[in-house]
Amino acid sequence: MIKPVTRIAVVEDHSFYRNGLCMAIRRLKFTELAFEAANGLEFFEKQRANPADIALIDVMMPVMDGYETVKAAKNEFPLLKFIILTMMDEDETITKFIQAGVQGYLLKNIDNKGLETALKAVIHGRQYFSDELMPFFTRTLKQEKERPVNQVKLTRREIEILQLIFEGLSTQEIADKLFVSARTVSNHRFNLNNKTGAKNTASLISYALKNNLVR
Amino acid sequence: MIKPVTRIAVVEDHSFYRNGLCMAIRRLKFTELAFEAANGLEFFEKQRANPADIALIDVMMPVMDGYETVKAAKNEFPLLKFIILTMMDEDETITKFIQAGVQGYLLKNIDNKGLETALKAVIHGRQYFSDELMPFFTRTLKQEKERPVNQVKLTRREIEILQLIFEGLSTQEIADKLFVSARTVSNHRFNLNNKTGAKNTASLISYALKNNLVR
DNA sequence: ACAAAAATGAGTATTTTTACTTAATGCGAT
DNA sequence: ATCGCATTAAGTAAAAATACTCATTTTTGT
Repeated sequence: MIKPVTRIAVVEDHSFYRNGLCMAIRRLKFTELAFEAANGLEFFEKQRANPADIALIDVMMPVMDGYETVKAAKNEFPLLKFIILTMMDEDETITKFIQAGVQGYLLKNIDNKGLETALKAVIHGRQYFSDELMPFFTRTLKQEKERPVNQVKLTRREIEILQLIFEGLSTQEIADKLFVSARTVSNHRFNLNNKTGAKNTASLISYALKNNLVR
Repeated sequence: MIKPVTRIAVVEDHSFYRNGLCMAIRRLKFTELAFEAANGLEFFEKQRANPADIALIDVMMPVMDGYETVKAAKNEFPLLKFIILTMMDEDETITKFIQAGVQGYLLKNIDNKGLETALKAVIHGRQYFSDELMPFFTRTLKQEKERPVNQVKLTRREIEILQLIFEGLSTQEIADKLFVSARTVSNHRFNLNNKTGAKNTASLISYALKNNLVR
């Protein structure tokens, strides 16, 4: 009986890290190294010539970064599976990659054992995510839930005033700028706080930022 | 005549990167690998037992990071030379390391050739810095001059309070949360506005966002 | 251990924001 | 033409923020 061997591609720009990773893959019994690439473009060339089953891909790379690579590769190689390597710095990118349908997300400080576990999981059709990433998941999911609760509609004038508040103008300064009385602006502010549930300038601005009402 | 061989220590927490780096050093004719360590503490143990001539040290490590390690090691091993490995993210840290008297500063994306050049330079008593770091040097030096004007440094407590302001808490609420008097918080706020040039909560928050002090 | 920086807190005064209610005017849609 | 919403505006008050100065205690960095 022939033992099935999974072909792995390593896409990583740091040559020493890439070498170490390749070495580890060569040592594993159930995998073989399909090829290595220093960026997304190189990956595409080599994947066309000599396809891998799983691609280990670094997030940050020059020329063509991890996300671009995954998105493009998903089209051209629908059966290819992806394991992302990250430095943990990047925060909301996790969501992007998950939405892009990657099978794994690893921190770059994993060792041989961790890599083996992750590869086995993905080979068996499961997903694998580093434990350290859990806080990020829960944080992101919490934010998702909180959003649809409020979602009020602000008028054009209110948004205009909101923008000026964000820019640091006081009620009086806004009034002068818009040629209306300070009382008017004051009322708009009251209504803004009312609608958004904010109870002071800071929370109003936080709301505005979360909902992309100002920039 | 005996050929002199320089003993290199590799201090790096990412095991794959560490392995790749060690492999490269083993391959060089004029060096040998003294030992490898995953963090500063491990480095000290092994350096005492089996001293190296040059230490390749990662900036970001758990337990004891690059800077702490270099500072402590300078005392205990005055003849030891240091080459720092960085991801380029960290900006003003460069200054710290240079002031600490390191002999080299490399980007982690260097290859075998670059490593060889750097090691040879340091072995011959010179310093070596990746070309890509030049913009950082010039920028940093420029900022040194500009800093006293604006560009202020906020204390930990100030940033903590800034974060809570951003989250919409009032002075009193912050005081309650931090178990200090409202007067204290009020003073921190005054100092925050003072340092940042903000004249109200809104402009303070704008400043904080522009400078990534809150999220 | 020592100096420097940070954190804490009070005094005092002024300005701004927040929290409502009421209401006139204008403008667009049915 | 009129209903509804947006915009404008004023009244009244309380709460909070801002603008300093000065002093004491802790925490640091070396």
